[in-house]
Amino acid sequence: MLALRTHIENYTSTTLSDNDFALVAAAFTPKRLRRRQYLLQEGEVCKYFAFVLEGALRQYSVNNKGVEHILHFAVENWWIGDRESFVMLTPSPYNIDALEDSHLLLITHPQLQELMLTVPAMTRLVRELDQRNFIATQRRLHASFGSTAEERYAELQQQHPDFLQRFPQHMIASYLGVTAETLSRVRQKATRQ
Amino acid sequence: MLALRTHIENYTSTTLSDNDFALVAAAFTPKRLRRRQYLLQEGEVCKYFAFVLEGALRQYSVNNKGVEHILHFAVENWWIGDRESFVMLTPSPYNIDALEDSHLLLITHPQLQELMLTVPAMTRLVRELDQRNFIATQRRLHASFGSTAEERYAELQQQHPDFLQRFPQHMIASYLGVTAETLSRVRQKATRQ
DNA sequence: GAATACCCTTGACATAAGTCAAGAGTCCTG
DNA sequence: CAGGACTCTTGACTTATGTCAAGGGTATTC
Repeated sequence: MLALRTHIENYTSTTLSDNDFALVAAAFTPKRLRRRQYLLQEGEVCKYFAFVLEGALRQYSVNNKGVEHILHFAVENWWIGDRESFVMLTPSPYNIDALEDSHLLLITHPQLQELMLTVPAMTRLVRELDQRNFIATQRRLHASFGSTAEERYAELQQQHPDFLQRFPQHMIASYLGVTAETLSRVRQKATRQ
Repeated sequence: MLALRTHIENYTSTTLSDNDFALVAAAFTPKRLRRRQYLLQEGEVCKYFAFVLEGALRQYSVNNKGVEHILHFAVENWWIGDRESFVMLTPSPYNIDALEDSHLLLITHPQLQELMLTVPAMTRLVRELDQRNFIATQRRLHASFGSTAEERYAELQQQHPDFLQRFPQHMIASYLGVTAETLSRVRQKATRQ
């Protein structure tokens, strides 16, 4: 729980009063997920947004040929959930599941709304996160244009070397938008040189 | 100018007081751009965010082979600017230029900050836009995964049929992340059927 | 209204990446 | 500890898309 407090303080450059933090703490519900357990399944409305205290999750979709595409990974001290479904209450096209046994803090949309009214730092946090998410997603979109599998892999090595250690290669491949075979060949070529 | 008022009211479900709107109006500077004129050039900091009253613009980058990739189009009643550069004051990797003679309303970052303090609806507007942008960008990222040029073209026909009328095909191709030749063949195949 | 730039199409060929299939190593789990 | 499920690699082949080049049409501009 302390991790959440630190996270909010860092991302909003605020020091939370104990009272404010008590309100925050009361709004979240702890939840444990075993490896492979779902937080959200395709077709459901995303009822909870989750702050990851421990573990790792992925957000992915399955196309009409049964191929999985991973859109996001989330690890300690980051958030996961389908923003669109969470806000609009529409069925989500995504699945979210745990890649490792994980420890989360959940919050519902009404609870978050309420909390944003009572704790101004939460409003700033949400705006800050939206902004960062937008920027990060735009960068990835930009990168997906005309860059080869090789370039995207090199980029990921720079940005998230930890992912390469932590997740199996076929998931990294899926995150980069290539097949496991292609990634395997890219890596072989990269290390040979 | 009225278009901006309507835009804010629609996107925040608010009715602006005349006084609030006077504050908004005072913060923006009108600007006309001729076709092909730049609003932002690669390497500059994005000093202004722009609301488009009339005309059309594009945001694009040029890769190391001199190939242009269009990230966004903006037309009447929408916004354009490089959010990351605008907020972080970092040099932008993007160009923004006018595809038609255009009429804009410009605002600087300090002016926007100020306005968000004095007119609460503006805060809500910015959050709403960030959220929509994030959702839209995430959708495009999702779509860019493993879908063919054909599928992406069909998707665009659904979402923005107006773009197809308004912009030359080689720009549509660039927006979809394919070459003009490929788009030409996709279209030929689509109409033959 | 001639000259020029821009735009779209089409063909021939090259190439990055996908698909299918097989095999070997490693980690779970009963 | 044996069997099965993952995981990664490698090879042969296919396919979508890019590249290069040429030609014709249509706007723009002087």
